[in-house]
Amino acid sequence: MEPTNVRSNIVGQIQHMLDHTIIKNRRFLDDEQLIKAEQLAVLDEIFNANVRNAEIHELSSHFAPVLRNDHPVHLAIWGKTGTGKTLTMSYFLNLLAEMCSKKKVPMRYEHLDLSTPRPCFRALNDLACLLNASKRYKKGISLEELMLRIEASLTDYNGYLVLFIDEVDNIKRDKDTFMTFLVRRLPQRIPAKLILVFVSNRLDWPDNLDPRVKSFLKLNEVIFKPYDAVDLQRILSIRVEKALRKNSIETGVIEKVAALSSRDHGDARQAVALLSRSAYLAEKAGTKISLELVDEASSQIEHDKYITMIRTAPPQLQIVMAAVIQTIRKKQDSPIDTSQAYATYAVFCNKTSLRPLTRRAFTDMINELDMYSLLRSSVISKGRYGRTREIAIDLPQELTDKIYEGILLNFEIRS
DNA sequence: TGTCCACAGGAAATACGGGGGT
DNA sequence: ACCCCCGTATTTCCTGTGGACA
Repeated sequence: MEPTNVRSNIVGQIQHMLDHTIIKNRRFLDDEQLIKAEQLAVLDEIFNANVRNAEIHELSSHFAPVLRNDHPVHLAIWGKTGTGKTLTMSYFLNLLAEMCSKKKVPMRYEHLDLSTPRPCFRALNDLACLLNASKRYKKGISLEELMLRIEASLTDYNGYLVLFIDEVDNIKRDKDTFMTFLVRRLPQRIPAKLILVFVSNRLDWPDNLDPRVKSFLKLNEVIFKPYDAVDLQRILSIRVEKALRKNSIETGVIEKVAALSSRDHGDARQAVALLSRSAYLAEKAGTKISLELVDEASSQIEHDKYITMIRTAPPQLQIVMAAVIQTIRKKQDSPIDTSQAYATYAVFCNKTSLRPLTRRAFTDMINELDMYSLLRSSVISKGRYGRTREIAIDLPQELTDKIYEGILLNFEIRS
């Protein structure tokens, strides 16, 4: 091909892409990429659209005493992931801080983010870092020392101090030590008026707490319900406006994304992810975002979920899954029972130099896979020929193949 | 109706492993 | 560096069970 032809070809292609581009600003489809100011701007719009009104109202009335120089009790916030607990709270605290500074009420808040599990020591250390009380330690410093440093850094401050403890249930060990410190010890040792805000996604969170702490802890509760379709529509519209070109979506797409998302999780982040994937597909195809593309994107996301689930699962689980798939294939897609699956599993273990687990443990893993809906199993009785678990897979063939190949690759097994 | 298959799945024992205390 | 402790994973042991078959 002539060089000039190549050039004009490429130019043409790029022009075509530009003409048909769907995404105006990709960053608004992914929260991770937004800088703080942009996040706040998006939040402003979201809350202006009356989403989370009820919750914000509750928060306001809870914190109102601060502006009257009164001391509100602590606060617990419950809600599933993606219901905007963290966002709403940060947004609210920001506002509150502004109001306080206008009214000359000394107020300070810190956001302790425990989004990944960590022991008490790490949590205290993180808190100390937030308060500039200490640097990050791996070890070599006692809990007591950390607590003293935290207290020391706060001796001069006597305004309001809001500690926003995100995802409390991620404290793995010595939760009680941590809680006792925050709830009983800290308030007595520092002059500041302490208000603790705990966020958790489990309703039963305080139940396995030291009863002494529990009785001492006076809590107000706010519950975040999952977003409904209407909320999601508002949230999505804002994203669409910021991220996509005009006329790049067909009517009903937002409604569909919202409906799908509210039906199975009510998680705003996942809803935006679905929108984002649809936009990506549309751009690749050079069309508008259509209802069909949303379906396509939805099933892709679903597939990805299964794939990553099995990828990140413990090795034994993966082997079990592979064994089940292979056994079913051998039997021409007819359901199989535990013993057949276990036999293949044992063979697989030999190939990978993993020690095979007992049948007892094996059935537990089958159950687990069932829970993840990677397979379906149910107990059946064959009368005089005993009882067993009937195992079948009802995922799309193509997905099963992908999972199978993935696992083999992971263990470098040649089929 | 009773028997008995072949496994399910509960409970308790035991092995394992990572982290804190000394 | 060493040991101990504790939570979790796995094993061991065991009882239970739906229904085909005689």
